[in-house]
Amino acid sequence: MLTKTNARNRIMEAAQTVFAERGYHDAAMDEIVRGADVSKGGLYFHFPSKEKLFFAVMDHLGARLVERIRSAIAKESDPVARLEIALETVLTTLGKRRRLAKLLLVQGYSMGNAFEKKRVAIYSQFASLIKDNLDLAVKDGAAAPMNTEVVSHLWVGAVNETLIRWLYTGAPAPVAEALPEIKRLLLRGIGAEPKGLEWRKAP
Amino acid sequence: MLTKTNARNRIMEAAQTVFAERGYHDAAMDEIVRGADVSKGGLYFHFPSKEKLFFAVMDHLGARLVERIRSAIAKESDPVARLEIALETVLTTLGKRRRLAKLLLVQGYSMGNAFEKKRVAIYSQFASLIKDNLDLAVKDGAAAPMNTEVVSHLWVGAVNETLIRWLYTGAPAPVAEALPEIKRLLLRGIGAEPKGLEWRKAP
DNA sequence: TGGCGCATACCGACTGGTCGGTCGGTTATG
DNA sequence: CATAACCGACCGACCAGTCGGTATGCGCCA
Repeated sequence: MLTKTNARNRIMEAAQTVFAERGYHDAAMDEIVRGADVSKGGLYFHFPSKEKLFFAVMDHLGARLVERIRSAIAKESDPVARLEIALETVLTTLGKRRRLAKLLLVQGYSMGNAFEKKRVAIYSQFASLIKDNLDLAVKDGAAAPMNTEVVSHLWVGAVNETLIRWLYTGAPAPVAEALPEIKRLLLRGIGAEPKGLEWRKAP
Repeated sequence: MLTKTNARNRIMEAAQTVFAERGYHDAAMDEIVRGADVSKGGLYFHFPSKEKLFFAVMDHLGARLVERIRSAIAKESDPVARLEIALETVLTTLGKRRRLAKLLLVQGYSMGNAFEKKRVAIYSQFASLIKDNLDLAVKDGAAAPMNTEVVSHLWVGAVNETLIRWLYTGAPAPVAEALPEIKRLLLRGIGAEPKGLEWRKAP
């Protein structure tokens, strides 16, 4: 069972690269075949269709990122601190890996309407991770009461847009440079005043 | 010059529909041809390529939405009020037109990497509209000092994600239901305390 | 031990269908 | 009668997926 594993992995890796560079539609199976050093038949032995292969790659990478976040926030118990760490982890991790970021955030759309479900599934993972900690923060009285369902998606959207802007324009470089501002907006937004922000002019 | 205009418009309209439903890639020129009741040659007389046609549609719709926002906020002079109105306008306008929303927010990506520039161009318009008013709010002392460049994109991202979630899952229904929460997060986030939010537990 | 059967893993030429774009021609208009 | 506007059959490139094959290894029985 060594050969099998090797070929599968080679395929996944090559697929990752090609999908990230070209996007789902413009990625040709033949190119993945070349990159993985397998035959067309070999590839189709392991994955029944282009779509399934793409989903396998997305699931794999999505799960890895979620796992990374989970283990990063596990060190903290304060929900607000956890939220900060989650933001940091996403920004720095994806900020270091353009290819991965592009694949995860953008390239799937070119699949067409079949992508909807997968997109929802992946983004929900991140949103609910945020939501859980927002709920805790609210319960603790560390954050204002709010609709955490909606707010968690606002957080995800804010980070998402920051990363996409960076992917497309290169600014801010590095992306993580935007972190303080992101934290400020989002934390203050939920009523969890970050320290050292007494700015309002005296009357 | 009446026929020309008519055909052009029919093409643009049909293209809008087809692109919105199928996405850039899965939209077939022949289908647009059918929908516009022109011939293939007629279409290519007015638009030199699929890409150009798509961009024309995007530009048209993007400009219309921007215009709508501009005229909506023109009635107000207070920058914070303007920001609120901008949020409202986008949410309610796109919330009423799934098709338009899908086209503007999602369907372009299937074009592949050529879409990057257009996406940047369109989103920048919205971001800079926000940015201008954030700058004013800061100058007025109505908002905390901040990197308005970054923050404006966070705003855009938050709204964007809310709309995409709605497009893909149907929640919240209607989208505009999320407005109060969005305003609360974003306004409080920039230090422009909305009224009636004294929530923090007394010590 | 060696030969047989069978499954897993892999190969790559080929096919079937799609679709953007073209081009030689026709009609309307001023 | 010149030019703009329009027609639609056709072309060629592309590509996911197929299919008839080969190679390898493993269990099993004589």
